[in-house]
Amino acid sequence: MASMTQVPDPAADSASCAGGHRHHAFDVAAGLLEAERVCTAAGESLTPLRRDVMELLLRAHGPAKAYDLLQALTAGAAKPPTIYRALEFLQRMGLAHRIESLNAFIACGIGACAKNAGFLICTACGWAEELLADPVNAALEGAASERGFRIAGAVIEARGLCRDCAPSVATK
Amino acid sequence: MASMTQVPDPAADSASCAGGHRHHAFDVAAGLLEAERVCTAAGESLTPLRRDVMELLLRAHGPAKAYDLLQALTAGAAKPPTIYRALEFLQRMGLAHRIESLNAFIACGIGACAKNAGFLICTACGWAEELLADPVNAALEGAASERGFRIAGAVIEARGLCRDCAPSVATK
DNA sequence: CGGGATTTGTAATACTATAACATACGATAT
DNA sequence: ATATCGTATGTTATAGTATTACAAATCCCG
Repeated sequence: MASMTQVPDPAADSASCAGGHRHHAFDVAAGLLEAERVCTAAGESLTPLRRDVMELLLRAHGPAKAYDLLQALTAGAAKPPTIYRALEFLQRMGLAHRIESLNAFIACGIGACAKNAGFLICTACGWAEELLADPVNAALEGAASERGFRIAGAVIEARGLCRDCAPSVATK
Repeated sequence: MASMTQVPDPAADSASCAGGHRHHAFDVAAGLLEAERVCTAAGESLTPLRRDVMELLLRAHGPAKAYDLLQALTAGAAKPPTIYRALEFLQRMGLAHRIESLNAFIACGIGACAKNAGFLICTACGWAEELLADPVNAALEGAASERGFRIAGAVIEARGLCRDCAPSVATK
């Protein structure tokens, strides 16, 4: 059986959807333009491979697993390092994030945020909404500084039910 | 070569340490007593196997990897499900936590906290200090409720330098 | 064109985790 | 005591995630 994550087949566009996830989506065209812009500004190049991976992330209806992305690239001919290298590059550019608690990756929903994002991960529909987690980071900084700890980065991932899914799951 | 995580050999006590981590440690005896108490209160039993795993976590000088714990149990004769089951039990009891960004496990430093903890993970010494992350959770709740999201649980993990390590790493 | 840096391809392997089923153990009811 | 049931542990196999190491191709610049 196929994996749970929704990596689109190459022909699909963002309006249609094979799974039950009609709600959330990225703007693929805008995301790719932004990606080009960010890479150019950083003096790096968005190669065809990297662009393809970025596009898969943008078309995905939620966090995507590395091996699913790999499978979607040229019908699975690519090897693991291919996808991990592309993902690492996109993360370095702030164009994608890794979600630790899912072992999955998602396009940046904010527009190449270089800094600590947070995610609200819906356990019903699988979508992960990105937060520019400034208040959360501030609280974390406060707790850290009390202990003399200097934060370099943080993982902030909440799981629960999104606005659309809460009604259908909690019947009461 | 051996793994990076510090799982003690059975003879070591909490005062001695093979690695460079002299600073942080759990109180092993107190932790085991607390574990007994919590399990009894929950109507569950801290079997010898679970107790051994708890003890390994308490003796570890930082987050421990599942396969290292496995190796440390009866000199490596145990199979993976053994350790994952024990860890799952300990997590269910609030006696241990999983650190997602490290794929590692650590004894609860607060005393069987059932709820969302946060961690400050030092990238120099490997220690992970546990926070009862109430202000952080409050900030997260605030951001979530703005979006109609109901949080069931959260992963909060900061990495950086602890008080003891910051001076030795940042020379400037 | 030469040469160095970057990117991609490929093979092999390491690391992390779970499924599925078998066996053993412990409490309780008869 | 023993039948039985639930819980815990043992065991085999496999699934899923990620990295190392090296080779080949490509690109840019002089």
